[in-house]
Amino acid sequence: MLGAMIASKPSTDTRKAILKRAERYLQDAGFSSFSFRHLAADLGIKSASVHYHFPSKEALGIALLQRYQESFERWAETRQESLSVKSDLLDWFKYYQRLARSGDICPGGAFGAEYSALPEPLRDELARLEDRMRTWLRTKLKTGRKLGEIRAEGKVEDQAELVLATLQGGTQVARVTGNPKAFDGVLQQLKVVLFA
Amino acid sequence: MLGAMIASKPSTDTRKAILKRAERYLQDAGFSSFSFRHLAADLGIKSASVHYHFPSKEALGIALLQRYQESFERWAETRQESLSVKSDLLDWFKYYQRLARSGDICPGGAFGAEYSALPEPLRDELARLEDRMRTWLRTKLKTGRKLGEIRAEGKVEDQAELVLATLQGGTQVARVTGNPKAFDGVLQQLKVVLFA
DNA sequence: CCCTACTTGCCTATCAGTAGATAGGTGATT
DNA sequence: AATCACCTATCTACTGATAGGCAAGTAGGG
Repeated sequence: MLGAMIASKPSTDTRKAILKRAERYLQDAGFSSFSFRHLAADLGIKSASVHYHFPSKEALGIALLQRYQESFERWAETRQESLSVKSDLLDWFKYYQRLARSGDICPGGAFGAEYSALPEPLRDELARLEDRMRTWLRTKLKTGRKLGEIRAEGKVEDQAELVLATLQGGTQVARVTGNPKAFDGVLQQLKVVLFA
Repeated sequence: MLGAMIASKPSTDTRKAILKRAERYLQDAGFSSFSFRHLAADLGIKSASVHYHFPSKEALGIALLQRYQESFERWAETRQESLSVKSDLLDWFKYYQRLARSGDICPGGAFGAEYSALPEPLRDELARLEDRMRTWLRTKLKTGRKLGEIRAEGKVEDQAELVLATLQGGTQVARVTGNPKAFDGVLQQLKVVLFA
């Protein structure tokens, strides 16, 4: 009973490692760019073992998206009591900037590009993730407008949509240029049109 | 010699049909979503015949991108003598709007998401296409600023980057919502932040 | 303390399906 | 005769997925 909590983390290690590796593939070249065999080889196990943790690739994809959402949720909670919308947004932007700097694209863009080829449960999970971010963004922008931190131009809903589109598209456009700092220009202009 | 021009379009028909079909697949679910067999089946021919016109999938991808660029070039020429930057941009935006309306994404977004998995010649061709659009956009924005049609906020280069990112990301984000008019919001806000 | 029953996490081996690609043949056009 | 546009047939490589085995660990009864 005493040592129970300390010692108990035997199995989930591999599962987490699979997700971590899959995420890298996803953000690098898309969901169809990697196979169970790739993941297995990278982790020094067999593809059947990957199937043990994720019965299908669809299940893996859903787990990936849930992971993103949980991670977003955890981050959003730390920003619950924030007084500055601007700093919240800037902190969020940094996530995309880090992706772009390392030549990666965001999960929404990776899955979004293959959208029509995805099984429905995966599409639904993607829609859920994007909708979660959309809701968060709208709330922040609304508050920001009241505080005078955000430009009150156009509808808040449209403003949120522009931000989502810009961040997702920006990571993709930027890496084609070959310049690791290409995304910074997008971000710079986004700040210009967004902040009061 | 007389009937030569009338009758002469025996072969290239299939080639064009292949490209047309491939474009639809590409914009629907990405470059890796379709195979030579898919294209062949759709056109009522065999996959070996597709290989006759395009020796490799890489060659097909390059041909697709060149087709896009030629089409852009042809369109841009019609806008050469235009006096209104705003109307030029609006006309360009319509291309993306049509894509979004039919649930498609733009070629840049399709190839861009799989960028790391693409053979180098294909990457180069993609970079060329995007750079062509970037150049065109910068020129138009510069002129627009002088004419007072475009807001002179931030660097012109960053402004161009924002537009590229927004359009590309917008088509992807929009279709996940399931609402065919979701892209209109993005576009609406883009006009707000862009036009004076 | 030990035997049994069960679970966990991985393995080997294999499947049917599909990918891109090639060799070589056929019939029509020039 | 040569070229074009397509064909049949086939290759190797790889995909996601499954069946069945096996060692290590866990739980509970006697």
